[in-house]
Amino acid sequence: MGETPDTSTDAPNSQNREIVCYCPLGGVMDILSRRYAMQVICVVGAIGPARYSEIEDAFGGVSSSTLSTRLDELVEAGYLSREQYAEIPPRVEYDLTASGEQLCQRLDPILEWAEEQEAGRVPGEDGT
Amino acid sequence: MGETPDTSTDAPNSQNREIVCYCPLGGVMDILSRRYAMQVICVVGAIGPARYSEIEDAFGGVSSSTLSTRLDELVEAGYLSREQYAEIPPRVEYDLTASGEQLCQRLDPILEWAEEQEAGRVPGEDGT
DNA sequence: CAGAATCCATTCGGATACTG
DNA sequence: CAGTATCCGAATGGATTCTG
Repeated sequence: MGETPDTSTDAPNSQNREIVCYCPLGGVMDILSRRYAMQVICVVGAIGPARYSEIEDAFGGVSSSTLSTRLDELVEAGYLSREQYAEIPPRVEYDLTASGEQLCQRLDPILEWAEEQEAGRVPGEDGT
Repeated sequence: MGETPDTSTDAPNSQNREIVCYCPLGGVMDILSRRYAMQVICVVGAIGPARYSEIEDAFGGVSSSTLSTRLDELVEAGYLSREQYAEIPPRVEYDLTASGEQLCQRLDPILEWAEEQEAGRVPGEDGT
């Protein structure tokens, strides 16, 4: 996305420190940086094949449009699969793809850690 | 942020599946979901105490305002420390706090994985 | 049930210019 | 060098309404 090509970014004073290039991390991180994206992955990873309403319930009060958008994005990105059953009432099940599972494995530690942080936090401590 | 308090979110039909509550994941995940946030953590984790310009260089073309905001947020959230030296020219060094280091450890696998994904991706493949 | 569509307030992030 | 200040377009996410 509009990144300047790093053809001249080789700093002459590059120490032999293992400096990795974080520039091209567009795609994946972009998707993960959307609201609830990481949580959705982990929720689906946690409750197996998950129906829309199950995922919805896992969050407090996400609007259906937001959740729907997120799910679409994750499906299109190849991290979630969407199985639709032609039943009455309709049923749709989301699940992790192979890619999504790899992602989930790496995401889970963060989510768990995040929960710990939230748990041990005194409410009304930050100035804002 | 505006989440409905989950004082009554205990679904009565809770199967004995290990269902974790992902509702209160506000704070931490919120911060991480901002642009470059995760990358910044990992960049600082990678290049040790990092100066502003070093961090800036690690990305393609972030605007200083955006990066500055991100750094502030991460400092205030307690994941980065900011050491300012009263020199001419001024020098500021960011580093991971203990908390930030824990986060970085969990973030790194994702970033690395993300890079792999980007690497093995054929450009111009997705419909969009 | 599982969304799609629409509308809208808010926020975000980039560009630019300026400062200690 | 390391930002801050300001402005503004774009994108995001929520509420609401409607549908197969």
